[in-house]
Amino acid sequence: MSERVHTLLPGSRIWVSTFHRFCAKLLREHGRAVGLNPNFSIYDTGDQQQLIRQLLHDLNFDSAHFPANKINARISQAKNELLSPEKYITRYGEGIGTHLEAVVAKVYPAYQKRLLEANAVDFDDLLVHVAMLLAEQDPLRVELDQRYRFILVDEYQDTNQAQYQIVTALSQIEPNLCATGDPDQSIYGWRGARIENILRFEHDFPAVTMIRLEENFRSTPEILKTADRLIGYNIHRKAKRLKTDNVSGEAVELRLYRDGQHEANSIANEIAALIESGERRWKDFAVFYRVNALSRSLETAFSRQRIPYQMAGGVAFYERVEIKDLLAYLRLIENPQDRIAFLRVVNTPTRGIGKRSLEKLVQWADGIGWNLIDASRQRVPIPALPKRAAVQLRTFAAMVDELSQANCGTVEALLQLILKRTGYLQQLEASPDEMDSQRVGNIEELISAARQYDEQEHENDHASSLTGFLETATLTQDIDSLDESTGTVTLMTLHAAKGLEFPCVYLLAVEQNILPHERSLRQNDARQLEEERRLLFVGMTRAEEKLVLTHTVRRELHGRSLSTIPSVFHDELTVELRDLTGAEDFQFLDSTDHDLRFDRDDFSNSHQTDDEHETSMPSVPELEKHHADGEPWQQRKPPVGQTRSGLRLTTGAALKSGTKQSVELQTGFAIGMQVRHPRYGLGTVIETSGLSKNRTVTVEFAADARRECFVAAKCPLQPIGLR
DNA sequence: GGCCAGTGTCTTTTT
DNA sequence: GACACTGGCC
Repeated sequence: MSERVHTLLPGSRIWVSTFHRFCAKLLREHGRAVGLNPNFSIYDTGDQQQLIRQLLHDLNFDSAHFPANKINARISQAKNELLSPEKYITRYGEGIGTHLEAVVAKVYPAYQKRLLEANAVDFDDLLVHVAMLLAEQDPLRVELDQRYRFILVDEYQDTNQAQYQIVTALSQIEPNLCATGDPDQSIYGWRGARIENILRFEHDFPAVTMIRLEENFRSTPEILKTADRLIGYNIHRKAKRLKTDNVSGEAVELRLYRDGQHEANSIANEIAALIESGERRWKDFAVFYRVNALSRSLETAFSRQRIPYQMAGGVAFYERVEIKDLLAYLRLIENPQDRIAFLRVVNTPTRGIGKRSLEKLVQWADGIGWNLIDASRQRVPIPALPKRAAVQLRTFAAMVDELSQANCGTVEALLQLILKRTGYLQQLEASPDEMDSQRVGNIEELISAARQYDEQEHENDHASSLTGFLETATLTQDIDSLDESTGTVTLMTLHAAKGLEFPCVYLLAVEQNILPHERSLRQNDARQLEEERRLLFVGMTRAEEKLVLTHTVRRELHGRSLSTIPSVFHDELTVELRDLTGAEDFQFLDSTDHDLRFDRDDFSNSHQTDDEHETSMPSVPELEKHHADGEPWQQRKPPVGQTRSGLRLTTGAALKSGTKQSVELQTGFAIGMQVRHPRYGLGTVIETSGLSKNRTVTVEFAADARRECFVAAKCPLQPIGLR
């Protein structure tokens, strides 16, 4: 967004940022009024829950009965509604609300107090503090109102109460406010977003000019029509019709696969085929899913097929243990009051400072109001603290002091020093665990992120500030790191997809309990179901030319494989049905063990009889209905023979596009192939046997010559080339 | 008192 | 399947 704006208006003084970043910046300048020093820490969800867990312990609440994540959600909800701890107590205190609310009424004030003592804020606080500042400090409000003369809020339908107040407060004297948004794309209700904000905009700002953007320049009429029809099933909605003059394209497909593997492999094959035929480029493709857990099978299939992909979200980079550990060191250096950071790293890597010792330290430090690092440094004996632990604490404090003094150059240099002085890297490098060598890789990535940050700050004539780097690390969503230019397939959740567009979109698992998600069905709340429908709508309208929705007969999730139920949304779509459950999954039908090359025509012929193995062909969900408006469904149940043509069209696309000259296909495992296993590391395939789903592969691992046999279809082995 | 392995629980979406 | 918590061992 920022790049686009600055390209359109070079040299203009426009600041583009998220609400959270904007607020963080304001608080660095003006936070003292709410008790924050400029070097405050920003706590992420993990930090928040850690703090809440400590509080539950201190307040003698059973953390099994009152889980930290639930309490955290309640506190966050309260903050989104600008409900202060005091107001919360009045509303839900003892004897008024539920048991959980009574606990929250105790934890919330303590939580807020602890945050302030640690000179820290959580995500919600960034907004809440600023909203309060603007409400209570009129001179500041006036100053900022005049500073930001023109404000544009994108995706206004996703603003919450706090954001609404901030925007309004900054648009009094200079009421030059422009909001863009679409109520049909409101997908953040669960985190406090209020559609009303956009619906009542005209009321809030009576001098408004409303511009309706009903013409769509992105999608084909086919895509638009089915999306438009779907969203029409939402009752709580301002009716509108989407139109386009774009040329007609392919029909939207709804495909049925056997299971997630089949689905992932087939999509991977199809993409590979479309690339090979020269029709498409990698970056034309995106795959969306409702929950991050669904990305796994795709990742496996894509790596096997050597399809370059980038993923937004997932196990977010900055949430990995090793990254969080190192960031905690940085945080502690920057903000010695940061208790959560201290407790995270004081015994990482282990230094013989255990839980009991830390309890004593905390007790003593709290008694005299010191922060933990100062308490560790001092030499007066702490009651009941073993001498050994006291010595270790002092050593740790001295090390942190030394590191703090080194905090005057680049962030990269500081990180390098931390790695060296703490022995963190050494410990990982010494470990035989493959996971740990991946961690080393992640750390290298962090270092290069730090280097980039340093360079950027240098270019802008700023000194590298640790605060700035930490802020970037905490507030950068993974989607920001997606690179449009890299030419890779993009994988992401439906939420992350908002605002983007791709020529070809695959939207996975349109199944009951996934989309709509089971949690939205639990309370039988029509509004929650409508949000799920909007989510599907958002996903579909990202597609420019080709849109494929999928579902499967069985779905493996949470470690279990269950029969699926077609999504309630199936009946609301105008799509072409395609049952691919009988299609061969040629992923594991590589030719001979020693030769990866094969002739694709031979291949296709030799397996045409394999259909017999497919005993039960699941019936296509009954979709042959007619909508009330009499519009005929384009959906049709394929006659038996059509399954095969389905094969030819999908997996067959790969066959068709294959030229006579054999092409090296990296789909199967062959003897001599080098592979990588997440746990055992590098190895060589020494044996394969069985066919299709039963195919097994035996690997000898380099590290300890151990031999393991895997089911090819299920194992996380990744081919890394032939020896 | 600390460390590690094994067990049990919960499992959406994001800043 | 990831992570917090418990219990046994050093």
